[in-house]
Amino acid sequence: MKLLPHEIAALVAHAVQAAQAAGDLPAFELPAIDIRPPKRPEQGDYAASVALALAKSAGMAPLEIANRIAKHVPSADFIGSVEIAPPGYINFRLSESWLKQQIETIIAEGESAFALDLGAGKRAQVEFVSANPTGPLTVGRTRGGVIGDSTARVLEAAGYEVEREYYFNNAGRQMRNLGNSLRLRYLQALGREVQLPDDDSFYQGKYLIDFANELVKEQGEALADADWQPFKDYAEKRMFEWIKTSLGRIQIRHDVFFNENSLYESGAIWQVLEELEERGYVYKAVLPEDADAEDKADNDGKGEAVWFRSTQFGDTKDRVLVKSSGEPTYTLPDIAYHANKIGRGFDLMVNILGSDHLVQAQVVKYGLMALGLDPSKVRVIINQMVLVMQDGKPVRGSTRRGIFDTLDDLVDETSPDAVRYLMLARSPDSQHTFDLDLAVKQSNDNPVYYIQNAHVRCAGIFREAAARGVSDEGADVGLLSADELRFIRKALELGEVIEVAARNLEAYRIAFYAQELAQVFHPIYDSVRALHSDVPPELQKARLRFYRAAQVVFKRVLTMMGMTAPDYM
RNA sequence: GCGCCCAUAGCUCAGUGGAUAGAGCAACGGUCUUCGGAACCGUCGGUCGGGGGUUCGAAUCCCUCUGGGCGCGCCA
Repeated sequence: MKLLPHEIAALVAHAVQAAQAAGDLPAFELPAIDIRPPKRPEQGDYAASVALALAKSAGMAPLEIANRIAKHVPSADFIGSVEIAPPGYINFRLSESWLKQQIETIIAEGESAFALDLGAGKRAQVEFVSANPTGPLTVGRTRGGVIGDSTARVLEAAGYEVEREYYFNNAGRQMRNLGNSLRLRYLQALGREVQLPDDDSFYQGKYLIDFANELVKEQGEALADADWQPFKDYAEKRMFEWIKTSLGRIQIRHDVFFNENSLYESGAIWQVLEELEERGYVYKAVLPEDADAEDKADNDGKGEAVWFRSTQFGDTKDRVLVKSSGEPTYTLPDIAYHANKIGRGFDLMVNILGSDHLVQAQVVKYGLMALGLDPSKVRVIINQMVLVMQDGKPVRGSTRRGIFDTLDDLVDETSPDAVRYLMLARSPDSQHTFDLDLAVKQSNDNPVYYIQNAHVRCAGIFREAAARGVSDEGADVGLLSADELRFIRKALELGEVIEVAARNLEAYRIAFYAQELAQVFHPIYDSVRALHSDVPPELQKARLRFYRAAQVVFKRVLTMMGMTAPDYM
């Protein structure tokens, strides 16, 4: 399918050159030509402001430049008219017959309508969620999950072959604490007297009590004398099942689960360390090289650690790769992990991270540079925190309490589609205040239903049409009027929206577009009746054809957001 | 103190240097209802946080101030 702004930009570029060749315009270098829909419909369907930008280099009034360019615009089947408007715009109107024909194009392309070749032949990987299996997914993680999966869907629409990956760590202190917490709950379930620690080392979540009861049922007292290990294994297994089920409820599924531990087992982290050392970016010391007097005073008697000289790449300070205990920090495997990803040959790698991981992402980038790898294919989307409000007060996103702050709670109280939409429909850069009371109370006024209702209405028409034995076959779309064309114009913007969303990794644009599209649709549905007895049979067919195309577009858009396209509501 | 992000209608938020800054919700008033009650139409609502600057043109780019968020571990 054509991307109209590109097509029109090509026409304008051609026109500028033709005008120069004809002596209507002086010689100058062709600037970037930006084509976009104007704000007001009376200004046409697409506008070029290039004449304004050229005023200086051409030494003429913008309106005159626009006039001379417009004169040379070649004809094209999709262009209806070209007009100029003060102070120097060139406005394009699409051909009505061409627009009507797009109805057939959309129907013919069906589920792949508006597919782009931006990423054709390219492989992309999106890594998201990546929560360690210590507890149920929180609302905060849900935002990253929705952004990640939606980004993956947008990239697929743009033509990429996309892999979804989940990076996790099932070793370390937190997992040991989890195992130990389950062990204590298990002993409790056996009726033993146990002391529960009240510090952060103990996971208080109710889910561990459930796991403990399951374990008693399965194993009886067999584990009564076991250490934390088998409990950690069991908790991890059940936690992952839970996480996958939760994600599945909102249509999220990962292709690859990558265990951080495999980087230890394969020796990859030590290879990375060696490589960094050979390249001179590593040193052993008690304190970083640039430590000031205060740091030195702070030194609390630790031994020598292995440092990464990240300051050479602009970091504010050097980072520890291996603690004085000999144990690597999180940074080293993280660098190794990204080196691994790059080694897998993706053309594009996207990381979805919370804002608290920003610095870590930068350090990883420096690490890749130090390894001589190109970090430009790794792109990071930082999403700001979700502040959960309940009863007008913030709810702490703590895994330990588990009161109405998990993905499951959110889905239970609203719906999978509402969660997908609400989490997507804002820029990742904006802090998201998620008012749970409002989300529950206002679920009926939610834009998600407004958008889905457009699809439902189309489906309803075809149910009724089938009941009456009316079909849209052999329709003459030429009979359609300005109302329907308004929708087709908006529908054709989808390609442009996907392009921008894919290029800039801004999946949320689909959500806003969907709302706009529904807003154009509903008034038309209100006035353009297909099956009313006043409507002549030929017009009836044409209108049915229109609604069929509308249904295709809404289904496409909803699917791209991981939402359902219901036939009933 | 330093780094990154944010500040636009009463609320939640869009806005890729271009024409008169938009939408939803809320509020108020209407219309529909033979495929529609999660619908449609209208009204109200703005010093784009403040101040400088760049530009033919700034909500958008730069500087600065104010106010919020997140980070600034030999945690992950």
